[in-house]
Amino acid sequence: MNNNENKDLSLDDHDHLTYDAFSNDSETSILSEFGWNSTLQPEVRFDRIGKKKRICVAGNVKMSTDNDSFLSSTVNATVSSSSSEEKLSGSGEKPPDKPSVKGNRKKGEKRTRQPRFAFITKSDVDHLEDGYRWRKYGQKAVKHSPYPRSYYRCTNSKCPVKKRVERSSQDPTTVITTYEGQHCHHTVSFPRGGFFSNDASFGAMSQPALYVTGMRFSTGGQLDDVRQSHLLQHEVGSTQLDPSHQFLTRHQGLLDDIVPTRMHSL
DNA sequence: CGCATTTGACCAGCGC
DNA sequence: GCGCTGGTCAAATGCG
Repeated sequence: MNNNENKDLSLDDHDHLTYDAFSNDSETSILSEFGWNSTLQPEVRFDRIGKKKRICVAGNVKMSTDNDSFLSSTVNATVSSSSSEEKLSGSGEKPPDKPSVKGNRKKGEKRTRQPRFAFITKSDVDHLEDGYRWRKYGQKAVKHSPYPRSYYRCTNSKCPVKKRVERSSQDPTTVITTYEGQHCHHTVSFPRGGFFSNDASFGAMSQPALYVTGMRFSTGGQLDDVRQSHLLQHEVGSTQLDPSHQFLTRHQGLLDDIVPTRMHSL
């Protein structure tokens, strides 16, 4: 870890978080702020790590490189208080009694956000294999970006997890994957046959890959596609976090290329 | 045939 | 209230 000078953590209010720089010294307090158990030992294996980047994350995610020209993207992470669990858990399959309102959301009911975290990945491949099966359910053009944003849902009908995949408009080689929610199932399946338990099979995998606490990232054997992976996660107003989040914070020292500098409330 | 993807339409939230 | 944008639905289509 090479960036220890700024490591204060403060919660402005329930929904806003501000801190400077991950560090080994501060990780415990950060974790405890979010209710994480810092004694966990998540599995992690990294084959290669790319060059240094500076990444900023906040209630909205903002990311950039050292020269601040690499990437500047925002991910909406507003937190509200109504029942997204209901909505999400029921949306994997078509609900039997379809209401008139789309999205299985009652009228007047606010849209809510599950815990979200964003992975910033240098890759030619949009949809990296992460060990789960995903079904694409939408694609939208993104304002100020020539690249569309794709929406995926976990194919497990009971699993509420969704993810968005988009490319940075400023650096087309950069893929921003935003996960929302937590998988409710332990077994990880691969597309089109076969599955493995997410803690037993890593050693047997032959393809170069990134492993992040049960999530496997590969691009069909092309390690170069993923070697410059930059991970950052943010969480606002919740203690329910994906294990990857724990990884990110706990193993900052392993990720010498990741230099998150500041988390802002916006 | 079953499942995944594409894509236009619809809806909610937000800013003005 | 209106328009814009993000997010989702669902029918059509494609593919193995």
